[in-house]
Amino acid sequence: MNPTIKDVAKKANVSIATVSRILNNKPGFSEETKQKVLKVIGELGYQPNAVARGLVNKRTETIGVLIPKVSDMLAAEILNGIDDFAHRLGLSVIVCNTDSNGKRTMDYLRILAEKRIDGIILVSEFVTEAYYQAIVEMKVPVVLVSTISYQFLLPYVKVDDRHAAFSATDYLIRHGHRKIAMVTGSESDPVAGIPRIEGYKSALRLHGLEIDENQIINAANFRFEDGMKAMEEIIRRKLDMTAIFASSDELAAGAMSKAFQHGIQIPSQLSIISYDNTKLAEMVTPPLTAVSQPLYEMGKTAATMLFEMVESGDKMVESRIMPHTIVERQTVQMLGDEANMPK
Amino acid sequence: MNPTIKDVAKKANVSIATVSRILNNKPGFSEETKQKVLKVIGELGYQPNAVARGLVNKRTETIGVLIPKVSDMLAAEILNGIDDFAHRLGLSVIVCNTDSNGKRTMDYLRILAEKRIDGIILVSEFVTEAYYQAIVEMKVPVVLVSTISYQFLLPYVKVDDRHAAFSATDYLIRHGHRKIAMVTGSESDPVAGIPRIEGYKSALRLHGLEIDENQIINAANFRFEDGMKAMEEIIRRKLDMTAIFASSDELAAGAMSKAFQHGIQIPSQLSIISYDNTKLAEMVTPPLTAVSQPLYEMGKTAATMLFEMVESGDKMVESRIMPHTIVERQTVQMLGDEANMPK
DNA sequence: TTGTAGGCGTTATCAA
DNA sequence: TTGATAACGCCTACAA
Repeated sequence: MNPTIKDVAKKANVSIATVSRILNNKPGFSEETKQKVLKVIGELGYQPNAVARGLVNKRTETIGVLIPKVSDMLAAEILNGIDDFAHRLGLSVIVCNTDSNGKRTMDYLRILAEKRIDGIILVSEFVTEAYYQAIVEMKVPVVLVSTISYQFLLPYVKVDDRHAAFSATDYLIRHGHRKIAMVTGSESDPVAGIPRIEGYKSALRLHGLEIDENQIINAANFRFEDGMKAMEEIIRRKLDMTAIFASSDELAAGAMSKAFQHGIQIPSQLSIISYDNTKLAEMVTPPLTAVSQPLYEMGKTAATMLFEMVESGDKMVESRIMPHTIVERQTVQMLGDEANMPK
Repeated sequence: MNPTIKDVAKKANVSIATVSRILNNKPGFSEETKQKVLKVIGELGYQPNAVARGLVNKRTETIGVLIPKVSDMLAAEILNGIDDFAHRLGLSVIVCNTDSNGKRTMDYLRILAEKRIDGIILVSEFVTEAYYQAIVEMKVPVVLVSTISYQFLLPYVKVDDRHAAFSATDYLIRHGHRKIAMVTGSESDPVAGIPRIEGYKSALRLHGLEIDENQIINAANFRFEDGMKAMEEIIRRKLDMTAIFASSDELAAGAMSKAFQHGIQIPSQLSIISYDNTKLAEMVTPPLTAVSQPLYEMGKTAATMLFEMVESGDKMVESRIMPHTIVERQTVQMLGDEANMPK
């Protein structure tokens, strides 16, 4: 089979202990033997067995990432950041698609536990009591990305949804809009739903604008299709807003698509600003003005935080609120300065 | 620390061998002791250590996936399929972003080798001599997805690019188009470049249409930006085609975006058909008619093939040519039946 | 049906 | 600077 440390020891006429020392650069060998051993290693094509190593070290240099639907652009971008930096830090990542039912999530958690991974990253995932227990029992550090747990104190990295939604709405107002609708993904979602709605409302309030609950369209979810339906709903309700704040790029894209079908011009007849700023935002026509989450950076940050935690033996680490920005493209039109410009 | 098999053996008053048998359902224990042991396992919250298990079994129930840029919708969808089915088959997947330089790829290969993974899936990746050697040395099965190696005999799963491109072009012709341009990602790419161009040409040829090399626009790559540039080039060359076959959804989307800027109506002034049929194809306005690759299925198939190979000890397995289809949406217009309809 | 013991490939402790 | 040797947690003959 594969050559083992024993094989190289024998061929190099040294003990396995010596080979191990050289491999791990622990003190206790001469330059001479080092060269000799290295040579043999090359000849044999020896590769250390990380499994055996993991058994004794109780570290696998591997982390698990639980992520809903890898093929979402949002998730994909975050995963990208995680993967890049995890590997850079010497950690491999096992990804687990938690789409659909939470039953699968518990399975994943069990498997990851058995595989003795060193840590876990949870992306856009609500932390249930059961998950939390499972994680506590495996005694490994966790970090949350693009989500947060109010029930359990777990470090997270995300943007301030409330603030970001505020910024988006505020941006619209500063561009002269007074009648602004919002289309939200599930409105009861405690992390991506409620806070964004609140942000939207408080911007309205701050500028002395009236809040009309009728102008908040609750799409069931954050997908393209939901955005299309939301726009239909808007048309059916005969809402006479001049701008929309959509809670995700896909939602916005869906709304735009439907608007196009109905001959509604964007942005001349209707402005729209979205949330996330995935690649989709640039690829849609006209390209979307959007509140940007630094997705890749968030992944990177999470990987780095987790790394620190495993290195230090699970010491707690600060959560990070990533800065959001507005990237201006072409879906928001400045409204002529009629009577009431922003104060 | 974590309870081991020894702990449960002691507490259940049996030997570790018995516990092991029960755990692995190997013959040699009574129902009675089984219940007893299971009970103890529950009480202790015992979880088998897959690392130790992997050491003796020489199987880690883990595979590696080398994939360029997870955040591509194409790659993401394939990964999605792989991950879902790998887990379903009891395999965890370690993903490795091979974006950028091939140097990293060799590193990944080394790490995967050390981790003693059971198999490898290579997505959209050219197999170099060095990769091949590395893989051969680790003595694990491989399967290629969305790529193929002419140099080495490796099982793959992909669509027939030549045929798919033929179908796309043929579709355009059957819709009355005579002057058809093609925008290709790197034209020299032996798998996604050349064959698609050939398919395009042979459709033209079959229908007795003239091939004008000037009508083949070589975008540097397959991205949105490349599509935009390609469209600029088309406009600059004053090409008077009525339809475009774009070698990827992003390319098509980029072209559409640029066309929009120039006031070119799609499909009334210009038809366009794309390749891939990722989610992007539906989200663009108007939604793209596209040649569809069954991305998720391809991932699923690859995972299944690899599983068979690791189960059977690396026996060779047949490659799969997945069926492509054309999904009709709204970017191709039927040209009025002037003089020359398709024969 | 059950238990004992050797081995999987490393790391680490203790002598030498 | 080196080398035995005992873990690490599990599986699997072989015995009982």
